[in-house]
Amino acid sequence: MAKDEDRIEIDDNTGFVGDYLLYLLAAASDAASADFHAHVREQGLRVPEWRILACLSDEDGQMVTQLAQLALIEQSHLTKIVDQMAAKGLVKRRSDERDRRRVRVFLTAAGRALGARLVDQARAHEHAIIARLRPGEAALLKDALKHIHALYRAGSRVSAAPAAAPVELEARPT
Amino acid sequence: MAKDEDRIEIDDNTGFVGDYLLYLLAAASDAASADFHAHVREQGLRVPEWRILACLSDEDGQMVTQLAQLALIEQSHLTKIVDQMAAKGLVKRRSDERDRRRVRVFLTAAGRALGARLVDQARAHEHAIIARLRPGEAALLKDALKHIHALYRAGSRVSAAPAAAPVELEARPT
DNA sequence: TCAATTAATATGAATTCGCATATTTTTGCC
DNA sequence: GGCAAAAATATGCGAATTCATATTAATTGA
Repeated sequence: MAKDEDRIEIDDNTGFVGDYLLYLLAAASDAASADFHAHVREQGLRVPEWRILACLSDEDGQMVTQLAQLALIEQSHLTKIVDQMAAKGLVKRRSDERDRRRVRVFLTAAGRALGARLVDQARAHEHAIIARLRPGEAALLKDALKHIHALYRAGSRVSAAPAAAPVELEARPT
Repeated sequence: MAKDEDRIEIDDNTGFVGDYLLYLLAAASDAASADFHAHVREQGLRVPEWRILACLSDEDGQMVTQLAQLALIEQSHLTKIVDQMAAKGLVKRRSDERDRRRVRVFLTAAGRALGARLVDQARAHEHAIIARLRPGEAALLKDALKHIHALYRAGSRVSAAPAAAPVELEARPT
């Protein structure tokens, strides 16, 4: 039987984090993704690899920097993952003809097949999620998320505290 | 001047990821959080440390497992971060009187002060974000995020593909 | 056209992170 | 009461991730 101090605040609305937008975004993202990410790992892929497959399925032959930004992966990390995926035979590199600094990443046949399969499964999974929401809720949510994403893509600081003056560390001494 | 192949798809609506809920959640979360996370790091804290401070500011003396779940950090990792924060003098451990398996984490005076300051700044930053959204959009968004979070907190699989049959890896060989 | 600057990617070292599991304490059941 | 099972935390280690920087290529402008 649960002791007093065991009871978990089911929805502690009194706190800060429980209504903090950035927390809600991170928490919802984590929670909603957990299932599918587990599925991805069961297929022998890591989450970043799945993201790369998905992004390349949308548009093959992206350059490394592009792909990293789209797949939410830091550039040097992406480079290493592409190494591994190339070793697994899922992608291959080809340097851009016109600008030989650039390296474009292409799906192999196996990568394309695996990507297509996972994208299908992701679609199905998404349907299942949306089915648990209220009618129209998903559309509203997606719109708002796209809006936020668009606002903060490039940069355009929001200034939590003047970016120049990093918020004096010890506020007024008495 | 930009060459043809340079133009970046401003909003590639034709693709899968650009309208995939789990992607939008992760991308919006990343994008919206980038600024404040940078601010946190300028203060000499890592993001998980900030999350811990925020969670403890809401409710001090949480047990490790509780705190890990709330702060979106894996348990063994949280343990290590608490070690470091204790070394920095931001938190201290105290084992629970009634159940000595449990370890409760408390803010020190310094930790409480730093946490309070950052929470204030986070509130200001959140206001700045919300100000850039449409009226009422933030409320709708938060509701939807809380809804999703609530649906997927404990588990309750959504089945993307039969969890038991992990989707045969090489489909029919001709 | 050449040097300086900028852009794109890769590399190496240091750190963070997560899984599996050990350890300690409590609970449930006979 | 005592023993198996469960719960809470910590630990070790390997892999993932990041940061700073090296490398190579293109661009600029004098």
